[in-house]
Amino acid sequence: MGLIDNINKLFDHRIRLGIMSILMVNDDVDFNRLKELLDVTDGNLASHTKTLENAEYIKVEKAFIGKKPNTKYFITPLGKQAFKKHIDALEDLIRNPK
Amino acid sequence: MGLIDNINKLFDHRIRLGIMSILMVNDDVDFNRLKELLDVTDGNLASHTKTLENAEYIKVEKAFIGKKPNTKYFITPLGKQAFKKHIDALEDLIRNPK
DNA sequence: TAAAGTACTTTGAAATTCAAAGTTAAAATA
DNA sequence: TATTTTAACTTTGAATTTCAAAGTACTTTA
Repeated sequence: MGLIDNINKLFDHRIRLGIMSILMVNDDVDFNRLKELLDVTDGNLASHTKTLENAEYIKVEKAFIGKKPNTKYFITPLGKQAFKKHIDALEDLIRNPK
Repeated sequence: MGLIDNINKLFDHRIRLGIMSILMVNDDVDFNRLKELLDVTDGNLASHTKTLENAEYIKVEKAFIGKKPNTKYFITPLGKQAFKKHIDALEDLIRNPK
């Protein structure tokens, strides 16, 4: 087993890592806030959230706020667990790579 | 400026992150040791080390140990600096993503 | 002499990433 | 009422990246 086996390939990308980091500390974050925080295009953000949704690491909830459509993202328990494991693997790798 | 702008794309891959982590704490590491630690194929390792070499984040030194050819990799000052910056950006992102 | 080790390079296919343009539907504005 | 804007995508296609497998060249060991 290699040193990097516990590093999650899905989190091996800065945009998805950013999404997860944000959702770890915020109960919910909407599409436009994510877009603004990460400074990405609509399509790019949508495709990365889709990837995380497919893995069931995040969940989406659509609603109207007043009369405006609003899409909120949440982290799932599975996502939280996977992310923690990834961070542990990162720390381990960086701290003790031998 | 987005939250992830200081994350280095070159380190956004587990194998290159692994190589850098290893070279941060070891003065030099040879090809086969890297291969073993990371559990990757020859070609794959060679191409990732080449990517890091092209960025001048690592240096290579070829020699013979006894009669066997041996290739050692070192991290450069530039690589050390870039890696530290990346780790700081990672920590920042994970710790305070808002 | 044959097999194995070292450190690649090359090749090509598959997967991934990205921006740009298109879409849908509702809301605000003129 | 017609047009524009906003929100949140989906689609498309090109570019880039990744990876394994095969090939290379030279050396050493059995």
